[in-house]
Amino acid sequence: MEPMRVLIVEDNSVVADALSEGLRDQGIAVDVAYDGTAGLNKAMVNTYDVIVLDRDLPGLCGDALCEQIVNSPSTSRVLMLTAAGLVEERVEGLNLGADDYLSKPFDFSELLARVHALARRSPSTPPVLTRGDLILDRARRSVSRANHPVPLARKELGILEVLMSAEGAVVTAEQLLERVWDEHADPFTNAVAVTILRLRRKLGEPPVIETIAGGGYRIP
Amino acid sequence: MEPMRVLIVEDNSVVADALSEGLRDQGIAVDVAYDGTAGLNKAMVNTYDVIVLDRDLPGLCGDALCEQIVNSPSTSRVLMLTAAGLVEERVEGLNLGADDYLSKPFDFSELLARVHALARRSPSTPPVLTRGDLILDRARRSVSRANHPVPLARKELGILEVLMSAEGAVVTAEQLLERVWDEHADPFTNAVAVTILRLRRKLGEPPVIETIAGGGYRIP
DNA sequence: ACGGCGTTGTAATCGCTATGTCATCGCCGG
DNA sequence: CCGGCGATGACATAGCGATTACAACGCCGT
Repeated sequence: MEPMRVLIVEDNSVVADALSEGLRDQGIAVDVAYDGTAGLNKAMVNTYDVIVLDRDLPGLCGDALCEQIVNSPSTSRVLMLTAAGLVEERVEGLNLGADDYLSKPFDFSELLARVHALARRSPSTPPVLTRGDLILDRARRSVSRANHPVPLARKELGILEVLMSAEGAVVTAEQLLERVWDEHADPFTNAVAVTILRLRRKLGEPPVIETIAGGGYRIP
Repeated sequence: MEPMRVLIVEDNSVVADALSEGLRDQGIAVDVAYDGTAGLNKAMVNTYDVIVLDRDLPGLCGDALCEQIVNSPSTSRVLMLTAAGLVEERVEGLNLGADDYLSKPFDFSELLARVHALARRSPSTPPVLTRGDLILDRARRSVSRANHPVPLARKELGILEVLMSAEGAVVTAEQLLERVWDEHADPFTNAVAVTILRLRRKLGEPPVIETIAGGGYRIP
């Protein structure tokens, strides 16, 4: 499955790293920003399903950042982390346009549940993709071809999902790397090529994924 | 496909060369300027998708250069490299009109991700070019003539793309060399002529590309 | 804790073709 | 008839994508 993409904006690097590790364990692609400015940039430049935002930030404060994100064309959901358990703090956060809040200290499992809930609300993508005799069901993480189920590994599913939602457009290997892996992926890896190979094997004949010489793949 | 074009302005030649090599490996056409004045010149004379700009430059300083670029009719995006990790430095850079920043030291993979992200935001060239019975679909990297698909190699597609977007104007061989290859291309090569030849073959009859005696090609 | 299985990434190799070089050809103008 | 420019054909090769083999890792059941 194309992984969920989450941005964490948190100045406390211990917390930030713990969160990102925890989310990555769930198969989520995580980017981290250690201050508000960096967070704003990443939020503008990339596309995330959910942005986890510490309200108490140095430099650009969390509130201002939240407003900027909400007022941008971005479709990301915002989960705000508030320090105290004060009701008023929470209310303020929501008034700024956050979609949910969580007050510290919190259970990681609760954060995870909320992230998932928000991602589900993400206006993004149709739940089932179809292309030729291929069917990909996002919710069930399952793929079938000509009514035969095809078991796929996670990265394989991710690549297939990106290609299918591209609707025939060419997707470069770099784009696949960015969307299925995360920003720290080694740009010189051939992991994409290998995964495409395995995917093709599992999908069988006739070939579904076409190679466009000069850098790209597509499903016609 | 006409490759992405990037200009690196960086006085430290070790850094500059490492970056340019890395980006070239990704199929990007890279020009390099080792000081601000040279950078400004290239930025004015050529067209780049992204300009990677070291803030700390001898001669013309990075800030001034950034302003000049932003205030010029150029549509390039600017990615500024800042030395320290100071938040204020970053903010200043963005205030000057840079589109993104990155503080040293940085991961090459992160630089690459940001360059791609910025290029994506580059003002949208029309997705489909048409000229007579020729159709070039940028997203699909495909060309068809009279509804028959014509498979093209990378340079061939690049040349065709430049010629078609010229809308009937004459394009010299040198211009093609600059835009489809990069500045390190041997100026005495006849690669352009050869590629035009092969392109003409694949496109078939009647001829599409016209030769203007005295140095140029066009699609009427 | 241990061992097996499935997944993923790395690195080396293979085969092909897109691309550049060079030599030659043909046309046009002086 | 010759000089120059662009077109063309033949050839060599660099580079890219496909493929293989292997190593590392994580997950699960015992």
